[in-house]
Formats: sequence, structure tokens, C-alpha cells
Amino acid sequence: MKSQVRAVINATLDALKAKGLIAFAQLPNYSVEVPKQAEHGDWSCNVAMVMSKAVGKKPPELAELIISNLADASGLITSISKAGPGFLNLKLKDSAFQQVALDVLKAGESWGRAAPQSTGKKVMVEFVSANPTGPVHIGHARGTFMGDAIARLMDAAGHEVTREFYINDFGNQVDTLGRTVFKRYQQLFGVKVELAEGEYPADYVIDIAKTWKAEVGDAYLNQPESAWLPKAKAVAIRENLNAIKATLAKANIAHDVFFSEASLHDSGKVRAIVDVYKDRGVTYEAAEGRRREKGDKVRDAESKAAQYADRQKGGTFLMTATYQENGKYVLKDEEDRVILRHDGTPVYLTADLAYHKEKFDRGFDLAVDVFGADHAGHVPRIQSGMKLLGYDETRLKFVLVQMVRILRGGEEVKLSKRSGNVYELADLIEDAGADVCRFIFLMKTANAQFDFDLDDVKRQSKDNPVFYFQYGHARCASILKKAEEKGTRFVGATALTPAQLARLVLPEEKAMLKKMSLLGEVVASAAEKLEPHHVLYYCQELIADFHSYYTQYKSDPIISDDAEKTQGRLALVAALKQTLKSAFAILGISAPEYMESPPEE
RNA sequence: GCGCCCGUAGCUCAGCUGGAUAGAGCAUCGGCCUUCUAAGCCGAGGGUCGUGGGUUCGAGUCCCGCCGGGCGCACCA
Repeated sequence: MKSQVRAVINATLDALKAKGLIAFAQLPNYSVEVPKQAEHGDWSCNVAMVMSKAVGKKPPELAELIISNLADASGLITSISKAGPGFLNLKLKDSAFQQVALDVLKAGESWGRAAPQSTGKKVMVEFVSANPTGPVHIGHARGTFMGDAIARLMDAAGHEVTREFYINDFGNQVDTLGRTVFKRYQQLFGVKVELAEGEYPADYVIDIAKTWKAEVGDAYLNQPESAWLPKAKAVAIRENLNAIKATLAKANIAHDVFFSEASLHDSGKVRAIVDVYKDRGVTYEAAEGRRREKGDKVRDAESKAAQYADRQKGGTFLMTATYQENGKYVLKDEEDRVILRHDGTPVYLTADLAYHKEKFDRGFDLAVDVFGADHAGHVPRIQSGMKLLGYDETRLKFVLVQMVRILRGGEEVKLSKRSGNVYELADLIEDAGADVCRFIFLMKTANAQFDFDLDDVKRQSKDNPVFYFQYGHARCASILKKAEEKGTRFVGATALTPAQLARLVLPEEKAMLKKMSLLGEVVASAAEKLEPHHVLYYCQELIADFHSYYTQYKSDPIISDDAEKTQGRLALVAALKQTLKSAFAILGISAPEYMESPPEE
């Protein structure tokens, strides 16, 4: 509907240009919006204000020109007026609204979605990427749901999407995990060993040791570390990944690819990327990384840099900060970063650079990384690293998910891995339900922190906003079902007659149809911005409109003795149901056909 | 000290590339079930959009300073 309005405006502008009344090189980037005030018409347009300067006419004057020369061959616009500082307020013929219901019903499940893979773009969304040293906990929850929703959005926007999980199965942490597993394994045979500081005390490690014992018996009990460590690690990673996958499945999330960091080392790609950088002349050997700004590093004595200063012995540095083009710094990092330690071993960053190179080499047009805000410092390094390889860094985007404070009865819940007491995502889903969890984390933008109270989530079952949404869909389903019971089954889009459709004339009905017509645009915009919450707020508005309409017209109900009007209104209900179902699918929440009334308190 | 993010109703948060009288949910108060589910609807109160400047026809939105909060500034992953 909006595009029809736009077409008329564009045609008018072209006509004005042809008549020599105005001059412009290109059609301007103006907006056609739903006005906040209903009295302002069905749509409003700011084109006269936007073009004002370029054409050298005052907004009201230009607005008058457009109105008096409107090129509306099909009679779409029934009224157009100038208002305020130069807005154009438009009203459209009823059939333009009614057509939306048909459009929705004909599109069915694809309503609101671009044709699958129609953009021809390959998009990777990397999310979760929790260390395989333990279960997914609620600290991961926000990024997990956010990443999945972004992937769903990208898919709906017509991209070919790959969901990927980067497994940090290399380095100290998994080695420590392997050693912990071995100690637990020894304990199962009665060997007296104590866990050291930094090892993993949680019970799941004991379970892993039991599994291992069941598989290999005492085969590794008296072997040297070089023999048992790889095995213990492998078992631990395998078991943890299985647990992670099971948790994600409960959250209705399935990754397409689990990409192993260790495999990058094994295949030599980590070494290879160092050589690439060396060949490009963007590395140097030094004891300390150079900084872009002159002057001493200002670091708190408490900082980890100071704490671990003795580990920083120098090595090969990548010019993530000091690389210059035409005598100017072009990268954002503040200090060059080590990619090989003094002993020649690569660091985490080195592998991650190799991984991101891999993303580009695998042909992704866009790679989205969903990170926790505590990894924000990592972003400029990867961006710099990709630019130093000559890649277009705009093909890489980061969504930084801010911290969530988890409260229980007003008290903050600390996520302590040390004690082994973690509140797992699986527990949260068990307690609150997958839809509720997902909804809570998608309700807000990623880049704002928020608090959420576990008690509220559980107790709130009745007032929880997700039920409001789902009830909107269930109410549509219920009405359609009721119509069937009363013998006035909705005839469907193809059998619907123009006369039936023409009975949709109420302002509330037209407002809903207008809003429904916008789903595709909302999805496209949310996908572009990597912000799923726009879809959610869109649903909220649509559902509120519907509940209000439903209540307001109880005395003039949807299902009435007037068969023609009933069919028209059922078309609206069916279209709304489909619109909500499509939107819910993009968010990943379920669209129930029926909901029980909640138990009375 | 430096960098990134945030500051909008009592609370939790929306506010699209700057647009007309700043919104929703929760909470509070007052109404609405013999009709298609009251997990709903209607109404009321509640705001110097942290603060001070600037940019322009027009600023919650853009720029700068300041105040307050979070995260980061290890060759750990």
C-alpha cells in the first residue's frame, strides 16, 4: 500500500519535472509514514520538506504544486491536503486496504518474508560460541536468543543463512578441563587426588569421567599425561557439546555448523595466516606492541595487564593499530597485538583471525558476530586484522549484547564457574518455558543492559507479556473455529467475493490492514539493523489494535447473521492470524491455536 | 587515564535514515463478562527525554562539554 502511494508521488514529481515546474536530478529519499494522529489521514508524506532546498521552493508551495498536479491515474488517493510545515496528508480508497487482506492470505506462510534466498547473499551468523568447558548458562542466554532471532530475520529478509558455533576447543581452558576430567577419573578408581585452583569443580565433570570410564575402563589410569590428556579432552568436549546442543534444542535453536578452533590449528591455517601477514609486511618482531599514540600506557596496577605482565615477553606483532595508508592511521585498535608469542606459539587472536578469514573465503557476503559486551575489546582487532588482509570490513558486523543482571528476589545472582554453581540456560527454559525466555531477551535492544528477575519470570505466568502476544493469535484462531461451528466457515482467499471484502470499512479495520501491509518492511528494516525487537513491538501494536477492536464491536460481532459482512471480517481475522504467525516465526516464538484460561488466583 | 555502550513516566523499556500534541507494559486508582476465550477492553493520574551549549524551518534523535551507571583497556579464551 505504501509503495502504491510512493508510486503516485514519484509519478507526480516526474510530471512536474516534465512540465518544467520543478527541476531535480534524482528522486529524493523522502518518507511515507503512518501519521500518529488519525485525523492526519491514512498516510503522510514529507517529500515537500525534503525537496524544498533542492528545488528552491518553500515546502508549502511545493506541496501545493504536488497536490494540484497529482498523477493518480488509478484513483488510489481520495484526498490529499497540505498540513503543518509542509506535510502531505493522504487518504486512500477502501479497496486499497481490503486488498491487503487478500495479499496476506494468498502469500500464506511467506507473508512478510522476502522470497527465499532472493537477495543472492550468503550471511553467516555466529552466536553462542560458548566454551565447551561446561553447560550453556544464563550469561549466554541473551546472545543465544538474539543470535538465533537475527538469523531468522536474515532468512526472512531473503538471505541464505548459516548459523555457526565456534568451538574454543584449543588452549589452556580445555587442557585444564581435560586434567580435571582425568582427576575425577582417577578418583573413580579410588586414587586420592585433589582438584587444583582453576580446575572445574562442578558435578558434570564427574559425569564425564564416569562416561569415559565406562568406555575405556582403566586403560589410561597409569599412562603418562601425553597419552591421556588428548583423550580426556576429547571426551569432555564431546560430552559438553552434546549437552550444549541438547540445551539449544530446547531453545529451538539449531546451528548449521560447529566450527572447531583446534581444526584451524591442525590444518595449518593458523600458521598460514601469520605467513600471509608477514608477506604483506604488516608484522614485526618486538618485545612490546607499539601504540598509535605517543606516551606511556596508562594502566591500573590492578589491571590484568599488570597482573600478567610477566607473561608478556614479546614476539611477532600484527599492526592492528599502527598500520598506515598515505601517512595516516586507518585502523581502530589502540595497540598492536601479538599473534605469535616469543616461543612461536599462536594466541587466541591468531586463530580467530584465521577463522574470520575462513568466513570470507567461504564466500559469505556478510558475517555477523554476536558477542557479549565483555568481548567488545576484541572487535577492533578482528576488524583491523581483516582489513590488513585486504578484505572489505563492512562485510563483517558485530552485535554486542550487553550484560544482563540476573536477579532472584531482588538479589543479584552471581554466575560463578569457580564454585561450579551455574544457573543453566536449560534450567531457565525448564522453569519459565522457551517462549517466555526468548521473548524476554528479544524485547530489548542488544546494546542496553537490563535486569531481569527470575522470580518474576516464573511467578508472572499470567501477566507475562508473551502470553498477551500469543493470545492475540489464539483469539484469531478461536474466532475462525467458532465460525466453523456456527456454520459460517471462512471461505478462504480464492472464494472470497469483492462484495464480501468490501464490507471491511471500519476505521479500526482499515488501520489493522494498513499495519499488516507493513510487515515485510518492518522485517527488512529490522534485518538491516540487526534488531529483532522491532518485529516484536510491531506485533504488540497490531495485537493491541485487535483486542481493542474485538471488544469495541462486541455488539456488532465479527460473526453475525449478515453472511456477507461475516466473510469480510473473517478475512481480516484470518489475515491477522497469518501476519502474527509469520512474525512469531521470525522471532522464534510459537503461535498457539488455543490457550487455556489461566487458573484463578 | 583512555575506548565502547547506556541515561526517556514510580519500575522495565520502545521511539524507524531529524518531523506534527514523546509511547507501551508493569505498578496505582476507577469502570466493563447472559454474546466470537476477561491471559481481554475502556478511562485517570504520572515526563524540564541526565545536564549545559551548538547545528536548522524543526532535536528524545545529529555535534561538543559536563554529571551518573555498565563493560573493556593480559601474550586467557
